[in-house]
Amino acid sequence: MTATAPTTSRDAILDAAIRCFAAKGFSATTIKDLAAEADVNSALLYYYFADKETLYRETLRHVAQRLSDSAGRRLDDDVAPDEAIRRFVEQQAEFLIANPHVPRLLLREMLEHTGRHAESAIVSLIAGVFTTLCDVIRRGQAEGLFRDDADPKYAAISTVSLVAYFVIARPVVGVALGDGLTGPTDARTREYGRHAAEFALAALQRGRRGQ
Amino acid sequence: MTATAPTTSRDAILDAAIRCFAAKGFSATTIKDLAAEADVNSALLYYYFADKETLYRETLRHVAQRLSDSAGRRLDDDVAPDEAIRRFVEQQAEFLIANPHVPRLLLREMLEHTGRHAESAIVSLIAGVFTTLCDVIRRGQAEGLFRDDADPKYAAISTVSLVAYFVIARPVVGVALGDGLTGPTDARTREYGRHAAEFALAALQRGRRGQ
DNA sequence: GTCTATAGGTGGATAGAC
DNA sequence: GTCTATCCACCTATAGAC
Repeated sequence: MTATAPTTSRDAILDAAIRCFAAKGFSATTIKDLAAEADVNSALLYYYFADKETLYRETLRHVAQRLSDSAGRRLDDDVAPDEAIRRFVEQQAEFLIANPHVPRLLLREMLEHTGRHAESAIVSLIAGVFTTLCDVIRRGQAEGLFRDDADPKYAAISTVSLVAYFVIARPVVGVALGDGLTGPTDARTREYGRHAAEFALAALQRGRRGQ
Repeated sequence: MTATAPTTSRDAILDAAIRCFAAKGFSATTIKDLAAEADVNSALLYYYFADKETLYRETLRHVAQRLSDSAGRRLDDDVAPDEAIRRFVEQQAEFLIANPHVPRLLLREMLEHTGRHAESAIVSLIAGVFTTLCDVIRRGQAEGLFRDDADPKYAAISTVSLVAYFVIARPVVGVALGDGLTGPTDARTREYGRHAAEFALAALQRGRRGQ
């Protein structure tokens, strides 16, 4: 979600770049697409950015910043591990609803990773989220709250995957849920977020109440 | 995995197309890339396929066939629901190890789905897997084996997501597990598959044995 | 900072010989 | 069926006026 209308041309370009690169990918997006979307002259892009590649990287950095700001706030409170997990999963859903272009952009970057542009900073950033989540799970195991027969790293990946896949596979999920090819509504994503939090906790917790 | 060396030029082209489109996507892959990868003359592609777009769709159909062959065999045995879930998740991992290009290709197609080529047959195919899985979960609930406070559809999505995300986010997962940017090894993917099966079952089952 | 014009390169696609 | 040669459109990037 672009909170405010961009003030400078540079911001307008970066903003357009998020939308275009997320929607069409790097190669399918032309300089003229970007200029039109940002409503500026196409030569102006070369005034602000060295070339298309540089603009792309700049866009990624921009988005990564937003992501890490949001992720950082999530887990470092010292709430109980189970509550921390619940919050993490639900806020994951909220973030992805509020920033619909981000998952597409990051996903494209991951797919491209074998190729040219390989912004490993992004990858490390996301991997960092896992580490934090891992620690929460370990804490839960130490406190006897979570079962300890699961590898905390694998459990962390599984926990993140629930919501991540939901937004990644939008069209498929939309069809599966009867919302059509355009994908699930925000309300449904939120509802799924709550389900996912419970699903993760049920998997993690040691001998729960019978349903 | 390409089982045998392709005999005809047409097969060689289709085979190269799977690799190239999976690695670089539709627009970044050039006709000359494809010809080089298939080791044929670039004009020959237009003898076998009307244009690049057609070749792309043909490639998708080809891959979808493989996928549906494999998916179809999985769930229609009448084993117990918990065993069916376990098998499904583990075979999901095996399929993705054996066909490393398939997830990338399908994922790209989903990303592109808002755009031009929209091969909704693929989407329906995958959505069909959900339906089958849903039925298994419903059966488990009816038999009192699974908790019935979870929506079967959401539970099916969550179950699929565990392994799907793992292969989608290869570089991130690789870094998180200490295997580096090239992603997890096959052995680790298999190990994760076993973890994921247990994770899903733990989430689904009603009041399990304490750890 | 913004615009016009254009150079230079590449990619998709075809014609036509063999 | 396969290859050579080539056309045309379009895309990135720059030069230079304002």
